[in-house]
Amino acid sequence: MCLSYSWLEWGMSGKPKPTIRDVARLAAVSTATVSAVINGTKNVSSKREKRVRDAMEVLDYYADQNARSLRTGQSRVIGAVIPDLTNTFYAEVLAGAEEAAAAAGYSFFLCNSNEEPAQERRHLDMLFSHRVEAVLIACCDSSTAYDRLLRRRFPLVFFDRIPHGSHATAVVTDNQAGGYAATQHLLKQGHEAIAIIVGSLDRSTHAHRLDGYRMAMQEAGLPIRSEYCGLGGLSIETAYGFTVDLFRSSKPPTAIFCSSNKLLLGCVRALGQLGLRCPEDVSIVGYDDFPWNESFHPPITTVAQPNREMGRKAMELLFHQINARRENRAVSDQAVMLPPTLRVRSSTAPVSAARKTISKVVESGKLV
Amino acid sequence: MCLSYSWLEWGMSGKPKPTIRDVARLAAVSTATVSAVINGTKNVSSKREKRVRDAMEVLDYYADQNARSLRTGQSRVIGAVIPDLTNTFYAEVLAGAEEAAAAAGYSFFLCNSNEEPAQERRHLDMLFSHRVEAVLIACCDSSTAYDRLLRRRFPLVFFDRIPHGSHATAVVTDNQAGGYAATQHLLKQGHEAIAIIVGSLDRSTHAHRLDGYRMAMQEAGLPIRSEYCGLGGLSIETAYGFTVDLFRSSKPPTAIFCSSNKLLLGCVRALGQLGLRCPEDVSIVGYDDFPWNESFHPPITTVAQPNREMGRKAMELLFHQINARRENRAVSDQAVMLPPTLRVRSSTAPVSAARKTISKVVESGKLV
DNA sequence: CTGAAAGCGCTAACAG
DNA sequence: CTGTTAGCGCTTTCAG
Repeated sequence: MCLSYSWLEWGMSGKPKPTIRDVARLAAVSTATVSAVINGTKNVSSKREKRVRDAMEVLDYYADQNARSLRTGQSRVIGAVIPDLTNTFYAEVLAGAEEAAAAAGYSFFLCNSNEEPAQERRHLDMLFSHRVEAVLIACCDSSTAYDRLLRRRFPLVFFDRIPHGSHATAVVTDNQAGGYAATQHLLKQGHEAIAIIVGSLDRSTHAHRLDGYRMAMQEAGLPIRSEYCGLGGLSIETAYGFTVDLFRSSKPPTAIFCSSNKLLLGCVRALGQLGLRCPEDVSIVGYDDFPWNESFHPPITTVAQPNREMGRKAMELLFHQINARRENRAVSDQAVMLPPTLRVRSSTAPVSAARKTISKVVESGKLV
Repeated sequence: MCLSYSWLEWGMSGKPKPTIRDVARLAAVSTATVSAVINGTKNVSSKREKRVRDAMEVLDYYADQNARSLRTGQSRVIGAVIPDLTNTFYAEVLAGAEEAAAAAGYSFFLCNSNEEPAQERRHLDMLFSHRVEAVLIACCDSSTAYDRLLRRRFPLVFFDRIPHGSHATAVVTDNQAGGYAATQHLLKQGHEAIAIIVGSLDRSTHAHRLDGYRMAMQEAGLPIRSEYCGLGGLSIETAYGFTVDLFRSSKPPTAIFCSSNKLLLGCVRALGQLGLRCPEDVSIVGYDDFPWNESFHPPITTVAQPNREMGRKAMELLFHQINARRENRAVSDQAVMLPPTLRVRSSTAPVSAARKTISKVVESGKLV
């Protein structure tokens, strides 16, 4: 393979980038012919086509996408707005989407909203300024700010998080089913004192996981104790603090369901420092399956989301919308729900009869 | 805050995007005046300026960056090529870079090369087609393919990985120092049988970490046993396999240095399954500090890289080059080396006298 | 201080 | 089949 990268030489002083006219001149044809060769839009005699291709090769010509975009109104670019790139979940969804987009000749404009609505807004403006053809977004603003979008035809799909009460096109995992499966698994092993650590309920994802937990508990005829619900924080630290409190209370749980990967990290960290053994002292279920979950000791039972699949599916919906718009067709909104998978590992085990009645309390002072 | 997003309505059939002429017409000025207001390039009387701003507001006008880019030759876009987005290390570097770029009004074109040189090449072509002003890259092709770039003036900075034997502008961590610090730390605790799990030596990063290990061992007058060097794989599975083999050999190590986050995951997973305790049976040092390292039990002593800092620094160098090019100045290449930090946690402990001579062997059959 | 007009590189009618 | 030409939306001289 010959890696020339000679276009980089254009950066040198003096040598300007070759344009379609340079190619046309060298090939002794018109610019229209060159364009036709590039885009395959018209029949060109093979002799001239070869001349054109040779000229492009010699000059190392790359069509200017911006000029093309200006002319055609199609940029072949998709904007992505993510609340936190360093959360592996989003990185994986994006990787899946990128793959699908690349296959269709599309590229990604990436924006990190950092969970700040103001930044999200700025980024959306910027994306639009660059005339992206569509937007893929995991929104951080759950208000009704997006309502207007829903009635419009700008190609846009939400993923992971859906703005509150909207019927936009979106692809999410069935978070309620996930929460239900996790809780159900614990119940089947005889656990009754099951705590849940759940992030902010502003996030549709977390709210639904809590719903699933509730549903399973209610079906089992068990009460939902508010002391067992760790609400209102998305950080490792919050989960850590809540877990510590849990085991200093008069009746600690025998199992904990952590509804996101970050929360799991905080919970596990606390368990380690409290000197509690898993699954002997407490069973754990996590959410979002990443490589390290399997490297913990013991490996963590986890509700896995189909991350990359989510990205691919989102792109599919996006292309659907893009095409519809191009043909000026209306396209009905659809919410795709992907099923989560419970991966059972060794962090969950049946409760012993003894533990069931007298759960493990850690004295206030103790922090290994 | 009023979130209107009304530009999305332009997606509707019929209503075209407002252009600078629409604004000019509504404000009853010329397009040149509107442009001057937008860019602040000329003095405009405040009365007319207000008229223009109002018109922009009313029409919800967003300047077309592509048209602007075509005209000015400056796209305000930077291309990023990453070998694996789902590796948190790259995600964090990128997050740092994105932050710096956003502050300067630049956006990111993101590409995942997936460790494939061919894809990398395609992505670079694509980026150029879109007329990015600069490229930030962690290359997957360590051949001399980039040599030509080095003598050119296209703004480009390598990060993390440097192409073999090049003197390009780059920002990396001092991987040799990192490897040295990790090994040194283990030596100080009395370890002598220290194994290293290191990825492919094609990667400058891993090669340098191995160098550091070697240097520390030699300084301590200890032999470098090839059975203790797990070379040639970047995956979790490879590290897992190598670790298992290590403890089935006649003389297992008392400490292991894992030279990347993925390798650590594989190693720790094996340890758990072999039923080995850390740090009693074996001490562990990892590379790349991520939240989960601290959640392991015990928390893992790790060489931390300044990830976000690396991204910021890379952007700084990039802007330096962009400005130089704009002014047609030459700019000398510089390789910035960031210092790593050893974060000591509980996965490393002094070797007991007994273990030092008779290290723990796991029988062939045993896999918990 | 303001506006008319040229043209960035490309595509798509439209004529030959 | 091929070439001429008119813009896409914007910035930027250059005259007023």
